[in-house]
Amino acid sequence: MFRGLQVQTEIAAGRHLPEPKGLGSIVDGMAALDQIGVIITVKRDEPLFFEGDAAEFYFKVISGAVRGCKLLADGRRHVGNFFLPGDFIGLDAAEYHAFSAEVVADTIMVRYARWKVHALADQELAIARSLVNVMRTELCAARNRMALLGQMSAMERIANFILMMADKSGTRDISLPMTRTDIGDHLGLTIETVSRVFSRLKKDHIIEQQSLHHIRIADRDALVDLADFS
Amino acid sequence: MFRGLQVQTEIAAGRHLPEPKGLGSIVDGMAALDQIGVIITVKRDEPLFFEGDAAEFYFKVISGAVRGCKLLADGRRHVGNFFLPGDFIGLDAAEYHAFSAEVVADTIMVRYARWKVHALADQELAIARSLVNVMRTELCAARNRMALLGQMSAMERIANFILMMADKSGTRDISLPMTRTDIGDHLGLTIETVSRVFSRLKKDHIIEQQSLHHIRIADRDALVDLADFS
DNA sequence: CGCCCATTTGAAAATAATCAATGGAAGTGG
DNA sequence: CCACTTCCATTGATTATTTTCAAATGGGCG
Repeated sequence: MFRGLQVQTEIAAGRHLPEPKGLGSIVDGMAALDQIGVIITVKRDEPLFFEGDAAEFYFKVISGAVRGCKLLADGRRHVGNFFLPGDFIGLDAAEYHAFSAEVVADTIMVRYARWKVHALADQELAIARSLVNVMRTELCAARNRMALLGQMSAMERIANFILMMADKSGTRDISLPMTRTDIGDHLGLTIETVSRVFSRLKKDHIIEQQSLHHIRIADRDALVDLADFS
Repeated sequence: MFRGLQVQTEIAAGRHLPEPKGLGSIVDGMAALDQIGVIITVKRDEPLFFEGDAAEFYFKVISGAVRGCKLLADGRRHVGNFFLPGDFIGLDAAEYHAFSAEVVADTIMVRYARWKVHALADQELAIARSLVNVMRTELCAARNRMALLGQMSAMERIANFILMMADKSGTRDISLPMTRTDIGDHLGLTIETVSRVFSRLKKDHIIEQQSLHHIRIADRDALVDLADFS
């Protein structure tokens, strides 16, 4: 069943795309996909789909942010991914979604019917290859995050997280649309630990905090030192 | 460069496959792949390839075990996967391998030249689909392991690990060819913690230990309780 | 302006890591 | 074949990091 998306707005796709910067660069040769996508907008905290739902659609984020969550039996939550502009959602799903997806901040997306994507991929080798490449990239990111979760201290995890967000945004001014709880559930830390580490980084003048959801990297070298990643 | 594999033995593939039980069931429609594979045997602790190596080959484990490792700058190690009979190695690689692979115990594998696999996949839709499905499965497993590494206690991690190994082996007698260090680096725990948890499980009669690398699940229900996974 | 909720900060507790020593199995060489 | 060496695993004591519990602060939104 396709629950969620109750408040979304659908707009015919292909025309009037808000011209998101750098979108095409992330996945080349995907222009044909635009023809079969529908633009939707989803409000903060709305679910896109739930773990175990039949996977009917794929999504691509244009603006905003989405979190991919898994719940443990006793209620603990793990945020596997933050999907940011340019990211695809759900490509790894077989028949059912392996995680639930919720919108972190008001988000504009393209929604693709699965069967249309598959038909297109069967027809055009370039599309199929691009999709495989997106999966490859995700797998690679997943492996890095496993090493982070398995081996790194709280400070190292957050330093890496900030650097990763900076890479995605392309500037040293970073928007963090998600809550501290989201970040904690993503990095395997409690909200308090996340807060303490951020405070420490501010005290050491490694980051500056403009507002709750907007920080700036003041000393990138120091941050890279803290991040340690090979 | 293709380092490693110094001690391997190559045997013409396709014929005389040791008929590994249940292999075909893992990936269907892959029979055509056998035609382009070469059987190799690799000894304990030999490297298959290193992180950053050009990805020239894919591998499929027939018997034995391989570990996929990532190294952090300061030498800490993370074992992302144990590849067991039936598992493919390196499918997620783009141009270069994202992790290094070392043989845990004497292992028989099939080695496929990348370009041959790609050519075959471009030609036969069924092959391409199978490869994508293998990647999907891996991505799904990676997400589960992230949740494990991010949220679970030492006991929960090891309970899940044992159950996962039991699922793969299909019996409640489980062979653990890897060392405690390998298990620790896989689960984000130290060797001492791994050892203590195993001892605890033995004391509580949840597992029995035949030998260092061979355990048996005595009380599966208790183990599932401890594992908690949703 | 004031309430509410997320965040921050502090103190205590718990889990796992580290340090250290012992035990035991596998492999080597005489 | 046995003794010796080496590596790996186990166990114990201590330490450190992070979590948990608790309270206060502050920003955003009605």
